[in-house]
Amino acid sequence: MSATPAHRVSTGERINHELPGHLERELGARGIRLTRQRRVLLQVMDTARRHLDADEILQRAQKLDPRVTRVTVYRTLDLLKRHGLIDELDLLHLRGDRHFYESHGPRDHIHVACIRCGKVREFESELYEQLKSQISRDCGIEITVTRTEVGGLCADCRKPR
Amino acid sequence: MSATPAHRVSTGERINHELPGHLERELGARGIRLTRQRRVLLQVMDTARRHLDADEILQRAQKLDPRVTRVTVYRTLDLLKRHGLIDELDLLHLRGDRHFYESHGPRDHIHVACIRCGKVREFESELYEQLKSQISRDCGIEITVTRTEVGGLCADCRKPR
DNA sequence: ATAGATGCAAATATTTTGCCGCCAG
DNA sequence: CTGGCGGCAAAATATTTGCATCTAT
Repeated sequence: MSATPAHRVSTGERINHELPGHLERELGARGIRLTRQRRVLLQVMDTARRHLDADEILQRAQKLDPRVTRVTVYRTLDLLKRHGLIDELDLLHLRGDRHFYESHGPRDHIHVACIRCGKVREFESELYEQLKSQISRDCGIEITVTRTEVGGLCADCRKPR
Repeated sequence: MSATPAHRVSTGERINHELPGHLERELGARGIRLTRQRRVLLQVMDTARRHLDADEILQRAQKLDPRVTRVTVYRTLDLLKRHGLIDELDLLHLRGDRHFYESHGPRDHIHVACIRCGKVREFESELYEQLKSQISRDCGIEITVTRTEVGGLCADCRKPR
């Protein structure tokens, strides 16, 4: 609920490869009603440079337009999930049961988190793409969503103080 | 299933590679007090052939000894997590916010879940090991825990009925 | 006009905590 | 003996739902 400063440190700063308004266009193209609240939330998700939890999403949305409630945040996140437009993470439960959300980029990335300082870094790899192909082939599954989270001690936290 | 020796596909019924009593010995070796309740819970986790949620663990424990409460389940799971002896999953939130737990085997495996029928199978791959090495090297992180979950439509669910 | 979205409050679901008596070592 | 452990109940956290009202199309 309250923000935890120790975990604000995400160096993620992922570049948003999409043009602005990507999510709004996606939903529009699917004939989904675009309400005032939804536009605000889509904008928040579209411009976020890192994963956010429901509370952070609510706060950012209310800064743009106070007429957005928590319930609508959850309902809209659910809508986006059902359409495969956002990913849901929990970062190895490092910070309790909170879930995080981020707009689904063109390529999957792995979340690499330090279990001590909480810094989260995103990592892309061709090897990951190969692994997914192998899984798809060997398990006979048509993959729609993947999530990889790695925890450990980062270089800084291993350094003797 | 596949004859390729580089990886192995298993169904949900993972074989427990450890000798019975593995967890109990691990904790004992670390000088941790072994109470009646803990012994029961360790046995449940040791003999489970698939990931269980907190409620399933409680039920199995109470079948062995009714004097185990839900609170103790959570506290013991937390203990095992802190000692890195079990893994915690949420299987892509396919089944709500429930968490699942399984005793940590000698080698990581990926959970591959069908988003329609909910079947979960485990998958090991040399490629996965390589990927982890790459992450460790490139991110400068000393990996202690990893989790990969893949969702999609399994072969059966893709078949026209 | 109307199907579908929102807000409010209450309900759920799951996990955690305070406190005290009890037991493993 | 004694410090950690377990049980109970209550709290905390996170998310979902019923229902009346509003709004995008």
